[in-house]
Amino acid sequence: VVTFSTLIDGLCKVGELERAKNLFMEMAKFCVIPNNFVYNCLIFGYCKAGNLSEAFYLSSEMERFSLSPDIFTYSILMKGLCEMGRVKEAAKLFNKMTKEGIIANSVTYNILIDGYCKNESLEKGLEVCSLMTEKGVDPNVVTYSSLIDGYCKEKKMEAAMGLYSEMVIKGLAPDVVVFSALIDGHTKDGNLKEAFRFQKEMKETGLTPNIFTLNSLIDGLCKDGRSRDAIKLFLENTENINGCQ
RNA sequence: GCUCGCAUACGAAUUGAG
Repeated sequence: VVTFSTLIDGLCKVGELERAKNLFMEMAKFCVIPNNFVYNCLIFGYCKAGNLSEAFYLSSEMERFSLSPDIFTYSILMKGLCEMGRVKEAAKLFNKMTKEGIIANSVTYNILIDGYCKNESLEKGLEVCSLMTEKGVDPNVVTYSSLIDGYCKEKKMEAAMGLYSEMVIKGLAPDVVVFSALIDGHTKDGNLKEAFRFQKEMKETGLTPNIFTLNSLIDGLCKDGRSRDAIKLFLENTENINGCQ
């Protein structure tokens, strides 16, 4: 089963759903019984391809092997719904999961929070954040980066900075994603100075600028008519871009 | 038969229109 799921997972991740599904069928010929793992890989593949009906169908089909959706299955389906802008349904699914006695973990909460921030409102995201804290699940770097990015996208930089300080005070180490959200937010807010200050701060914590942070800054410089500075920045950092997608 | 291990889920940028 591990062999099959590794292969199926790989195929799903690169979007080769037909082949993944065929391999899934092949399992029976080898008398290999599918488990949650294999189903989750397939469900992930269909969600990523935007085929939610097939994903949900598979999740219901699991019971033929006396399997039932687990926390991975629910998280994957919730993420799929959020990607389609269907956060309300994701929240319903979250409740269904809880009713079935599955305890949500940080990933599950983070998916909902990110979904709310991107599709509904930051307030809802913050609500879920309080909820998770109440339930004894600690917000982590991903939680914060979703919320911070939410504020940045709305150009509410003071609020974003507030969350940034909050996480630092809590002892959570901001990673390159958090910095990237802040750098991009400040750039798009027209505050390149502050964006560069964060790039500096990021370097000081030992993190390296990557394709995301550099694109934000380069784009900001270009749109500010400072293409020479943009080129300079690019040339100074070519080694940080190598090997990135 | 039991226990354990190996494979699955969350956050950031760039891409004007026809």
